[in-house]
Amino acid sequence: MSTIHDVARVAGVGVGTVSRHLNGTAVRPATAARIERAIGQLGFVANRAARGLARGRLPTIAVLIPYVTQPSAVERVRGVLDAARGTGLPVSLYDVERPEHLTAHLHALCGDLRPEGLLVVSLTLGPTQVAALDAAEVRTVFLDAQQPGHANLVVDDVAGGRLATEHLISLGHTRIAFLGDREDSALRFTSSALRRRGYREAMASAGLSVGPGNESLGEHGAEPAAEQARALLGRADPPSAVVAASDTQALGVLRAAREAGVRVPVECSVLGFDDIEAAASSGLSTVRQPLAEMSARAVDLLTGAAARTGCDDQGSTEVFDLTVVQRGTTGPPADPARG
Amino acid sequence: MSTIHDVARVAGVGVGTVSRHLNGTAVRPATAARIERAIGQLGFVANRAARGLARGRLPTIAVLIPYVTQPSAVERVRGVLDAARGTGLPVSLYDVERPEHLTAHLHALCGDLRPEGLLVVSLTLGPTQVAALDAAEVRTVFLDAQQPGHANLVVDDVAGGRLATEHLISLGHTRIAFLGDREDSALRFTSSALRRRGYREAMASAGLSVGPGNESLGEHGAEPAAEQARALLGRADPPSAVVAASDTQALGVLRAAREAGVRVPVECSVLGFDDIEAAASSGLSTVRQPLAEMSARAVDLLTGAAARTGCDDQGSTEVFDLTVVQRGTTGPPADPARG
DNA sequence: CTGAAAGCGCTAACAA
DNA sequence: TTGTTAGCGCTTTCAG
Repeated sequence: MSTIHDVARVAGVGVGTVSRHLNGTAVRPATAARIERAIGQLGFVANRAARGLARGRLPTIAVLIPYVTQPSAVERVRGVLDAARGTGLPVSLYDVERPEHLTAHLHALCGDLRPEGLLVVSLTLGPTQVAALDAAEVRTVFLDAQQPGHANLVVDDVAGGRLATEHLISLGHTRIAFLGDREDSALRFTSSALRRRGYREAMASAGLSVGPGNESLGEHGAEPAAEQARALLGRADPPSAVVAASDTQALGVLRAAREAGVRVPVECSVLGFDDIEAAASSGLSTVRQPLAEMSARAVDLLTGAAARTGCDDQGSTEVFDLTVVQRGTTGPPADPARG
Repeated sequence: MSTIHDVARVAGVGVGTVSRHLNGTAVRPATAARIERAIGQLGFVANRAARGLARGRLPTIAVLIPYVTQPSAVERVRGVLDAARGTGLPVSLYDVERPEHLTAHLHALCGDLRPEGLLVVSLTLGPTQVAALDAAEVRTVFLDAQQPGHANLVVDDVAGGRLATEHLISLGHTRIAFLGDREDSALRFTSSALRRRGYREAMASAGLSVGPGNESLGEHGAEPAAEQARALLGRADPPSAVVAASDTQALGVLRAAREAGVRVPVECSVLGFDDIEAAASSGLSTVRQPLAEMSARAVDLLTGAAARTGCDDQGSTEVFDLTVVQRGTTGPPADPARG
């Protein structure tokens, strides 16, 4: 392994100059050429770890993400992994399963484990936490989360909830239920709540009522959702369609329907959210969110041109499109008259 | 942030002594006490990144794993994450989706991205690759893979295949099919092939025949497995039970059976492998492999006592138990006479 | 634009 | 045992 010193010696320049050239700082063309020649000759490859120590950052893209085993999280991580492959930076995972994990991770990420770039996924940080990140000058991108003054990559969940509901309404449904997450989670998620708001808006616009029995909130997961669905479907006046706050939950609804002998979509339509891999293979209709694309964009922001020029922009928000993907679990109600 | 120098100054000792104390090297009790006091007083926390540079290793547990989005891989990663939380070392993912990724990752891991510990999962490395790892002195543990001369954590897949098949045989089945992975994969996996061998052994021991029509190999995944299952179930003489090489595939079989109107387990039993989370929530019977436990043990090996004493042992193999978890998808054949 | 030198915070000889 | 002194390989002043 040759070092920057070897290159400097062979090229007949100082190490500083080599370093500058490597980092894109202006260097006279002739000098640059000599350095390049030396680099090629030696097969030199800069040591990312050393560069890191000197700059006080670990050569890694850190991903701070809650419940990393959830399908949508897995897909986000996969997207990051795919995009990061080209950057030469490994990806490290900081999973958050409980509030204290967040605190601990953030502490490390602002301290001796300061990463080259940090991707905060689906997490709302407190003002002090954001301040700590800023103070430590950690380049951060928020994915599926809003943090004023920073780069945000989001979808419009309220619009998504509306979109989902309107789709069902346009199919002729009127008895539409919403099944989502409990909204008192310690880790402040927002997507389910926002999607529910969109659902309500769409229902209201269509003049449809939303009784408390139309909304079912529970623990996130397929099993809890199946449980909720059983209650919903077992009612005297069951919904003819249910929009779930996530594909995972929709899959749970599907299972409950199957077990209860409720035919989908004939007797009950089911619409999911996110479009995870399992949705496609299960033929689940869903509101698609470009998970991979968003992750790729995040990596881009963390390592790309914006990062190089060091333009500590005053925050930006990119909103990605949501689209209804109609597969086999949505259709017109069996009894249009009743909806 | 105070440094080791501050501690040395306050404690009135040399930095070397502080470093030694921090690393567990013998230090006179009195000295140790003074250092401890200084540490407490300053709120000193060692900088893992700097320690890394000095020792030539990044403060991270690297996980080299193929198809990280597969459910069993996700669970292995989750296990590593859980176990690593206590070590203060972040976990970085090196996903392998194609042979060239393996080469590239290994190159980095032996070079400037040399990690504190490396966990190679479900991957068989070539002799030169192992040699490179050894030369770079990367502490490595092989999980679900065998590498002579290193620490190996495995299950006996052949025995597992036998166990699965025997379970079905004991239930009264005779027409048992095996559904697994194609065995020409570029990334040399072995579990499906080994499980198939166990299946064959059990069938032979029971005097049952294994025609080519009894074994179906295909691309890994639920969808391909469903496709294979459709063929199997559509035959004139369909199997009364199928053992799948993984839960993912078993889930595909279940879907195919459902779509074909084949009742499980009455008309066809289905037995999976691994016991991923989805298996439990789907009521899938399976051969359980302690995924989380194995991951935890791996982290232990990488960071625990063995690592500290630097005992570069001459290799060891820990074999974990496989157990049949009977849930709702296995039962006696409808027609015991025919099996 | 460039060279020399001083670190980043820690580990690891080495001599005492 | 302990202090001192070199680095690990790169970045970044600071002069020039």
